[in-house]
Amino acid sequence: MEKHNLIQKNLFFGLTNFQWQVLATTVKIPLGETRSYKWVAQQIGNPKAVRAVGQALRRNPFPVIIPCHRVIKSDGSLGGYAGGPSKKKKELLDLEQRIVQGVKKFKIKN
DNA sequence: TGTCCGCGGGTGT
DNA sequence: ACACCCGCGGACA
Repeated sequence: MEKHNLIQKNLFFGLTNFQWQVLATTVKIPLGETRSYKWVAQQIGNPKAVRAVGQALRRNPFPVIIPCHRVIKSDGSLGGYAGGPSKKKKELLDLEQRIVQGVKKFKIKN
């Protein structure tokens, strides 16, 4: 896309409004939890745009910062993962589970 | 399980 | 304007 078009369409970091909505929703998913593509679509008020959500996450320009691996299918299976084989996606989710357990275990009383 | 179809947004032409 | 691609969802067998 041309530079002047980016300016005209108000694209921040070259991302569309829709993509920002998806990323902004995804980044709020708590550590150790998951949500479905459908859930994300509903959050941004576009419940039928589930496939578009997947496309947006696939092109997530901020890996690690935006936890796209926490978004899975509504039937509980993993769905795709752009950061490598979907095995990696599961490993990340397992890791986060253990982190949460660790945080609970060693929580400091205040 | 597997298959099939509808779906909305992004991209290229 | 058009065609095509998708990290999906739901229905049905």
